[in-house]
Amino acid sequence: MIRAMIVDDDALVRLGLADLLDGDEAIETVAQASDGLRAVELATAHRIDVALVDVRMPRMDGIAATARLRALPHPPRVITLTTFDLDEYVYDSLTAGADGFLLKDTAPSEILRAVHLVASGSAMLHPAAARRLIDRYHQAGHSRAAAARKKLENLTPREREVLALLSRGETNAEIAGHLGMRESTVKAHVSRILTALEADNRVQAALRARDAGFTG
Amino acid sequence: MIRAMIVDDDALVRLGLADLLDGDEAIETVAQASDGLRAVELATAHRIDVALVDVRMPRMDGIAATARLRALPHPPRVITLTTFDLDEYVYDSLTAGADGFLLKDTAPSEILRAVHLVASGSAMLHPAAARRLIDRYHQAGHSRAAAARKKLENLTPREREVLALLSRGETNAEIAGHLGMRESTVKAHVSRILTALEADNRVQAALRARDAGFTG
DNA sequence: GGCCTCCCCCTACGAAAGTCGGGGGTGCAG
DNA sequence: CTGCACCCCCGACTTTCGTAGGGGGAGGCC
Repeated sequence: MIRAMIVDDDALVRLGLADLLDGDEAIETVAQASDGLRAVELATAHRIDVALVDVRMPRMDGIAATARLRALPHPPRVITLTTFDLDEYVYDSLTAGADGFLLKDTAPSEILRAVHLVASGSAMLHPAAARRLIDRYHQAGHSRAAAARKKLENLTPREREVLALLSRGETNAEIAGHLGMRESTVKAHVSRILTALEADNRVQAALRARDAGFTG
Repeated sequence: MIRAMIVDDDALVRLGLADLLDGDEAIETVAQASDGLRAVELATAHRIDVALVDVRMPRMDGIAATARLRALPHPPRVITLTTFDLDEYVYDSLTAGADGFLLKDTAPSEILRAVHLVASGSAMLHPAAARRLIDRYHQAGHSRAAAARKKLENLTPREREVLALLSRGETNAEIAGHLGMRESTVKAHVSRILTALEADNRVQAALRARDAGFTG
């Protein structure tokens, strides 16, 4: 049984959604709120699995509400709903921690499907939102990533440890302290790392490491 | 009219997909290929709007085929299809330039919908793929971005120029050359940048700048 | 054993980076 | 016009980086 909460300032929308959700045997609407603040209160009191949250609301909008909901001890999954303004809200919504992003013109059956999917750990994006996210993915420089990853492969374990700290902006002396070696040794490691990554200096090495998604 | 191409090494799957697509009045199957190499040939000869591409194929797999197709003069949109191995292929597929990523167990109606959506410039992701992409989005450090951006606001124009080059891994001497100033001046700028960004050294400054999406 | 290879650690020295203090220009409020 | 607040620029000094070169240990292979 999926415990759902509906958050929307429009009473009619709430009614419609509640009707829709309760038509599904596996979903139970356990709470409704007309603004974000109330939603957070309700979520702390009841156990909520999935929250359907409108973006535009008084007092606290859906973005802020999503962030607050996701910060709770047992955070509910969140699907944000909006009428039109896709461009503005997709990234904010995802950054806040939403697992779904739909437009209100989405077919009722799709909304039900989204609730189920999100409850089970998947995600559901409106096609236009998916488009934006993919564009962002390309922007973030993943062409370089693949090339950089290969170079990271043939680093020794010790060199990886050094690179991990280096790519967090630590100095050689700090790295030496953390890894229990002399600074001069760190320098030698860094020097080999630079050769391996074809970087001219530590700044480029740090950037390459990050591009490759290297965390340590 | 959407001109579609089907690429799959399994003749039965091709037959099924062709049947499905031709059931839609707005879609026309103009080409079929059993491997990536042949698909690229066909795409250069015919104008293709949307290609449905299987991932696992002999001679040239779907990933490579996608990259080649997207590199053509009038690249078709690409939807990649796979049976199971989601984890492996999502990122590779998107990096290659796919606009859609579906599993073969997807409902036929969903596949048709995907073709329409992708043809019109949107994207279609399998829920599990959407999940992965969203996770990646969070990984990429968008929480820190907001905080860093504020600090970038109160940099002077000249400092921004210096930071732009600095965050590409250039040395002070190189920056001085590009901006027509003495190295000592660059150092002074960098020093103020470090203070403004609350960074201890240039590596951290470069990373902060990148986190904030600062390009110059 | 002897040999080769790889990894880790180190010293020493020239080359960068970063700090400090200051000159000179502009614009604006008192 | 004087003082103040920026901004851009610079040279001298200290600290940190990066390279070159070498010692020593662990494991594979004859």
